[in-house]
Amino acid sequence: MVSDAESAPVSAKPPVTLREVAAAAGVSVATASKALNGQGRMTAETRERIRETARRLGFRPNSLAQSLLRKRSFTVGLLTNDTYGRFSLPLMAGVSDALVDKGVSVFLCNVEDDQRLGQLHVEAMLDKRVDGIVATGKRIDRHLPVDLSNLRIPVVYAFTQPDPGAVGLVSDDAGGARLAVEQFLRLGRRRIAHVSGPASFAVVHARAGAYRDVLTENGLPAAEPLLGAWSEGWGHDAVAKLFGKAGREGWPDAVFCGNDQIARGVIDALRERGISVPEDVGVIGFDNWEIVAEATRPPLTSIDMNLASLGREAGLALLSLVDGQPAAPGIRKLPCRLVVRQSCGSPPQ
Amino acid sequence: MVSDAESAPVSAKPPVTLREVAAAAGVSVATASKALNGQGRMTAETRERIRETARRLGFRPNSLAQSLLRKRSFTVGLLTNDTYGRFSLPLMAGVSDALVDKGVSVFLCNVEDDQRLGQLHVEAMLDKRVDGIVATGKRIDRHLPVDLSNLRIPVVYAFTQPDPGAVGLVSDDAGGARLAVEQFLRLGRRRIAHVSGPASFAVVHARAGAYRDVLTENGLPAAEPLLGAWSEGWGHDAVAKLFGKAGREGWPDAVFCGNDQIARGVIDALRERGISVPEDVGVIGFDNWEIVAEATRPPLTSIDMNLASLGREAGLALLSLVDGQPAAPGIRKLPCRLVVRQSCGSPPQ
DNA sequence: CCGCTTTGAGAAAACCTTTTCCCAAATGGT
DNA sequence: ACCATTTGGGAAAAGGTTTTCTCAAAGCGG
Repeated sequence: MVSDAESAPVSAKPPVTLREVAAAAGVSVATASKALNGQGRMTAETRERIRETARRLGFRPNSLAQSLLRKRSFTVGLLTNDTYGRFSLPLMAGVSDALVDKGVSVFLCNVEDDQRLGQLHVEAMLDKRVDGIVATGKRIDRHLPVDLSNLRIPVVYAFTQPDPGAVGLVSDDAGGARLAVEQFLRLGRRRIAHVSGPASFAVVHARAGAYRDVLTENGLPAAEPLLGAWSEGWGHDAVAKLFGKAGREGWPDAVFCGNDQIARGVIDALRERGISVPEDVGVIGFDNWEIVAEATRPPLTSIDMNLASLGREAGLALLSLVDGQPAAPGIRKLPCRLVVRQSCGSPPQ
Repeated sequence: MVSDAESAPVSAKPPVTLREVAAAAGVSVATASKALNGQGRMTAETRERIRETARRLGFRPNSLAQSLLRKRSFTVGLLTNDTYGRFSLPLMAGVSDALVDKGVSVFLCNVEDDQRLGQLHVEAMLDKRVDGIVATGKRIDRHLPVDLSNLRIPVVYAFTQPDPGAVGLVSDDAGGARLAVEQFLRLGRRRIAHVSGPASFAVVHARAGAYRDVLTENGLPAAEPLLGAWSEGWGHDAVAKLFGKAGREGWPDAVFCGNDQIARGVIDALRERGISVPEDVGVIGFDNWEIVAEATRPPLTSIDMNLASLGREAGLALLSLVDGQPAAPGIRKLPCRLVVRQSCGSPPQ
């Protein structure tokens, strides 16, 4: 049987305060504070004695008291509406990583697509005196269900539609698409098709536009992009459209897909038709969703949006805003990265 | 050109304080505080006047000052080492959802598998005086790279290995496996195979154990589970082992898979062999990872671990611990749920 | 030995809210 | 009219830290 003392509420003795350190070192709290912060003037010996005492007692300053005084809480809010998505998690981790080293902690605020929840979270943030807010979403071209426009604290938008005049960071989708198409060209592919998601997504147009641009810049014909859903199923169907017509010579020798799921569907459908990847047809996806990209056969070459970096940049941008550094408003696009696996073939020797 | 005044640091006027409300209403701060909190005694008219003033001025109490006084910060820390995983996100959202309604905010702490990062985050939490910590992971049978055992604040473990004597919440893997196998039995399947992940995972044994139990309870032979990787590739290979031998009558008529990726591999491999799902063979997965389960053909019946609920329960458990309610230490298992799609067939009429 | 500057350290205000205690006025009972 | 109680509201301390101001002692030039 465990004694009462042991099973009692976890709360042991309260944390040691600066006052106690000061008393133990035989100085005033003012002196103790200055000693620990490297401020004020005192003998090196006094300073060291206080520091040693603090160390011995395990003193850690109460962040709440500090925040109250400094008007700086060293916390920021992270708003997201992407609960299950694979986009927000790396992004969130990036923000958190960039900030933890600076002593800044991140409040996680999942607002779904619920106005009420958004309001609730934003008010909680403001009450807790966050120094700033990072707003992220699952779509670059949609707003979160909250109004952050008159907030008195800085806001940075990452991977979501920013308010006018605000700072926004997004991936450079057009640049990413260029990487893919240019890779195909470098590999000697010439009849490059594009299969993407619904026309209602801005990224679909950004990527399709770049696809067209690269091809025309190189004097090649750009087929009309095939738009559908973000699903494997649509990848299958698109293959039927592209490779259905008789006459092998009309077939594409490369397919640039709007995301990895479509690419997966395309590759599976091609295999079912006996068309081999990458020998007959090269395939490149988008998102570099590793768990999908690595499970396709062959493993999928894809465009990575560098979401963790995007998150880090967003965190740092917010921090400099908090520090009062003016930042140019507008949308900043961060480059994507080509991750080569085996679905697009090797360069001609 | 935007004027300097407009592009100046976002920080407008500071938030309105209780003192200002009191002054505007012509009372003392003490009275104002009591009016807003429903404490103390005063005329209904005074109370209402103060409330109205506060409303008009947009007063919101400074949470930092409240926390300092009440010794309760209304924040908790959420530790995770699952940055890219699909497990932690629903779990985290569940924790956050359960707590936001109670005015409690959640610090997101991504510790990867890095001791230093863990230490850093835990110290930041303690400095910020979190009321408690929820520790989550990507594996039920592994510890986070941090020591939370002597922390002076309550800790709840969710989907990760708890410290001895602590409160832990995990999914009931054995129960989930029972659901799957019993569903097969209900559908008239009798030769049920089990393909799962690496033997180094505790859940593999929990699920395999339940698989065996259900079959022997029903007087049926339990084949030795096939253990491999958590991948589609292993699903493929397992089908080769199960259906490679000649003699159709030795083949299973159902495969219970340790996760959805294996199940996906199994289904694809069966289709390639011309074995139809669910007519010839039923398949059930585990995790109910919707994006995979819905993309398989046919869509995959799977076991859902109810991670959002698990997160909610963890949040509430932590809260009651924070409130001083003693909780029975030990591991509590929360039930799984069978999500029926089309890969396991319909019940015999 | 005297006035001036430097040095070392403490007192107190400030941050914002809550809560306890206190006091004056009003009310009620006789 | 007097005492006891209730009512309405304020003063002040508390919570933990930082920072400004103050002040005594010591050092120093003449």
